[in-house]
Amino acid sequence: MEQIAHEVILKTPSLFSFTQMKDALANASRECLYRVADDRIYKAIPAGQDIHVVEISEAGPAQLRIRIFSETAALPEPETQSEIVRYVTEWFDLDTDLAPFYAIASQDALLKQAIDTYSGLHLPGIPDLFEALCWGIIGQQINLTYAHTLKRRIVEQYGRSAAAGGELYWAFPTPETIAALSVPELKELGISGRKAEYLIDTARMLAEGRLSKKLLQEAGDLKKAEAILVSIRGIGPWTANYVLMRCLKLPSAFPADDVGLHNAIKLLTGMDRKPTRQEVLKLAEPWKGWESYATLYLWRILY
DNA sequence: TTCCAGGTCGGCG
DNA sequence: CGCCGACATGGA
Repeated sequence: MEQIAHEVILKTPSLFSFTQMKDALANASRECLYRVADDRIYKAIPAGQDIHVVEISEAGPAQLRIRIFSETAALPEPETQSEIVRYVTEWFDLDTDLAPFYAIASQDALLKQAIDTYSGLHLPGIPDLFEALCWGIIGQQINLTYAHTLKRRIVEQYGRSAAAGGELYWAFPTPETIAALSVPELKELGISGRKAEYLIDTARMLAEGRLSKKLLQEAGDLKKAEAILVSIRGIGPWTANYVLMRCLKLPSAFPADDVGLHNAIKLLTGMDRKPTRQEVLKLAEPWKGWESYATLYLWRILY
């Protein structure tokens, strides 16, 4: 990476570990929307009219460095810069103070070990609502490896890319692009017919402005935002809560039906079967207000 | 071969 | 309501 257009330093919160974030991100080795190399993370971020490749690294104590690369050496507009900063802030979850969660988790049999092992891990966000919805829909009922394969095919077929340092970086397709597709076109990638319908319908809702991140933010609370999402065909309670967790950053969002969560509970409790829904809700009672972080740490144990 | 994957829908009792 | 088959594909 030669050409450095601009550099921005962000302050990280007190209980934050760049290494934990990097390791968690690096764990999804089949991920196509960012790349982890050495102690740096690279990603193409849409901002303004363009896709900007950024490099994220640790700048010093409690500091994150963002390097914004440009093919033209021109500095990105201030508005574009702040858009990128906002994106990275959500992606690395820099606005959350984990202290209250750790206070709860240190007293919790299931979480105690995890918060110690992964101390400083924040919830990696998916700032783009369309990407978060699609990733949720794609991941329904198939294994994570295959979900990554399908996402890669969609991204490389219909996404946008930018080159930097001899590498190509991809950003997720726009709702407008997917809204214009037909079901057979998505089926060609290995996506089921029904999921193809869900993806195209969701893309249309976003493209036509019938659904937006703002609409969900202004819903007022978790239950209302969840109700909006669940009313959409293809989005059930799991996907709704997954999206509210990863994109809206609602700490009490809780994908209680998640099979990975169930497997983690089974593993940690030594049960010879997966927990029932009632058992999951019972175990989650002490997590109130921090269910999404509890889920994150339990997932981290598995993956 | 069978079963399970970071589920959801639509039909049926 | 709750239950059940269908959905697409791949890894164990």
